[in-house]
Amino acid sequence: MRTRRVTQREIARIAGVSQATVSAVLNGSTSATVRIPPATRERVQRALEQARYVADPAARRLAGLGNKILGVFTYEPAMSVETVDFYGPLLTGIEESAERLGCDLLFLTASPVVGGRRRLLDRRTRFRLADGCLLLGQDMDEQEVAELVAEGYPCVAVGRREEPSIPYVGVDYGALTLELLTRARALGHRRATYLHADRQTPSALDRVEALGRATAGGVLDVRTEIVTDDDLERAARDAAGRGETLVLCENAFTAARVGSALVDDDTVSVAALGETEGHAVAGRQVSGFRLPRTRMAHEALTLLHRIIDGEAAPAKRHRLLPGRVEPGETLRAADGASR
Amino acid sequence: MRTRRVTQREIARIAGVSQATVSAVLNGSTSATVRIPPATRERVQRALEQARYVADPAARRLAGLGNKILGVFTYEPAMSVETVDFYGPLLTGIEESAERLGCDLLFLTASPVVGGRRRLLDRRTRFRLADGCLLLGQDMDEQEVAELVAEGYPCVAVGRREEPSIPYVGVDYGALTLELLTRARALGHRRATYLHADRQTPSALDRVEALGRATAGGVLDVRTEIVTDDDLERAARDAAGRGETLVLCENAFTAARVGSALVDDDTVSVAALGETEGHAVAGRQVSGFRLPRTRMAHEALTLLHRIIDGEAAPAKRHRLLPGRVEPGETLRAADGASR
DNA sequence: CTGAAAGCGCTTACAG
DNA sequence: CTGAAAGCGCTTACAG
Repeated sequence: MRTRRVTQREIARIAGVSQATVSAVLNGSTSATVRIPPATRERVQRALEQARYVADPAARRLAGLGNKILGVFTYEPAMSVETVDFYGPLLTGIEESAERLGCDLLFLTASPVVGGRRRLLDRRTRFRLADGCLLLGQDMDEQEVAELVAEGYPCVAVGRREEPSIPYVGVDYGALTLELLTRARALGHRRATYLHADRQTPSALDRVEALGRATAGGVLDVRTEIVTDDDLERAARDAAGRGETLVLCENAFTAARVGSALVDDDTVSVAALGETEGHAVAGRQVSGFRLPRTRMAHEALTLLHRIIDGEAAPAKRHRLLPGRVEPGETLRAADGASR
Repeated sequence: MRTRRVTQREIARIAGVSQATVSAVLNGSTSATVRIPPATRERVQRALEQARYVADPAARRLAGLGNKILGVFTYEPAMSVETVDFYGPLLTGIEESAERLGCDLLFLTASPVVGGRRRLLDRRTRFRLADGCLLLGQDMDEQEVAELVAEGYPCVAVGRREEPSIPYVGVDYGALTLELLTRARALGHRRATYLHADRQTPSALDRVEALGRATAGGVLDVRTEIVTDDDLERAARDAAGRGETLVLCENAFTAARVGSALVDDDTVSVAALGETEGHAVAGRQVSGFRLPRTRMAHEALTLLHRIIDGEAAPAKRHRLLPGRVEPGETLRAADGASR
């Protein structure tokens, strides 16, 4: 367990100076008074090189310094076979940014899963080792995060949050939803149903709210219906039965299922109000969104870094990035024409 | 930077005991002599709960305890768009295992890149915060790693290593290569060329060595040729010109390029001596290997954990896992028949 | 210009 | 049974 290590004391002995002097050389003499003569400095540097000194991050941390370690807390596994599709581009951005910022990444995979999601504030959680923490996942306990923020611990969520104290970088689902509906209207659609699960996450609310505005504004008349997974196909067929020409779904997975169920009904279009990359029904790209996930990760890590350095004005701690509507092939003209 | 935190001292004050007693309660009284009466214990526990105490990992580490943090050092970026294809399954296994073992993961993304690869033993490297470290990537400085091992720092490489002191979990490229050649022979092939870069990594050596054995053993007569990237297509056409019926490549990328160059020559087969998942030429799955990457990660992390716990007998620190030959569609019968 | 000292939060013998 | 003390390796005022 204990590995024999080179410490500042040892370097000091070699160089014939005090341990504090070694520290001063290493840290570029922060204290204005400390001005070490080049000769001494060189002697210490040589000893440092020769003995391959590496500072103990635990000791630095304990002594109050930043460690350049950024925590990554995911409320569900990020690299699993099921989720890597979605998280992959986020991880890409996270790794790139961390490298650019010269930071290491602490993935908090050990935090125990209680009631289906990881607990952030658990006795065993080691996020405090990190200078700050990135939070990924829909199912976040905002209260818990807010406490952390109130304590002064730097956090950034990926995805919009309701709790105003929580910094975040998210995607503008409202604008995307409106854009997709406008497109649908141009294709001749007038009535649609939105099938969604009963979840109260901020992005889920953003979608529903945008649908409400679209309906009120006369863009498209959208009925919303909460359905369980088992009822999805039934609900989609009911919508078709009522003469609605478009079924909107919460994500690409449910859109693909609905698309399959209605595959031989050319009069009903399907679209997802979420990322649809790589999702197709009968070879047709599912219509929906393209979310700038790599860029989100970049922006989130950069924001986190700024907050840690005390540079981010509170006003700049909330950011919604624009996405792009993916026209796809499952949103067709309302009369069933191919476009 | 500094976040106001609940310490053992504060808990001690609340519970009316000494700080050492709090530590004893937390650590299940290791010292045989310490037997805290249930009443005191409960009082401390309550204070712990109430104040939401979380131990400072830096302090624990400094005091000589393990942190249940496993380092992951990659000699090239693992989550980049280019590499995530290969590393993805490894990351999946790493995350799963870490979760199962109750460990966090420290990705050493900050280590500076010097001369094209990350330096492990650099003053800024923070791997010592981790209880041990997983090493990923071909281009590893074995000498450097051996030093670390000699110091007693627990390390496991993913991929075979020459340096006998370095523990590793790899894939049996030799056996896979032989199996693929045996298959080629059954398909009527007699002469082949192996096009490869001039790299001396252990797995590259394993392949060449297996090809030598196959040639000596009369399985297949394999010429080997070192080529640069620019020369690949030319070398492949030369092989075809010499009447060889099979071009072997080092990896799926070069195999795909060779396959494209020879796409209208039905008499020459192509195969890669590496993972070919997701690689195709003109819609044909590239013939090659399937490597158990997720399982490798599992085994590697488990081995690392054992070494950290001092449980792994040195004899069990080297492990080659079997892979599987992927028949694919670019290795066809030597006479050009479709199979 | 440089050293001695206190302190970061924890563990672990060692005394009472 | 529980507290006082030393020590892990570092930083940072504060004395010389």
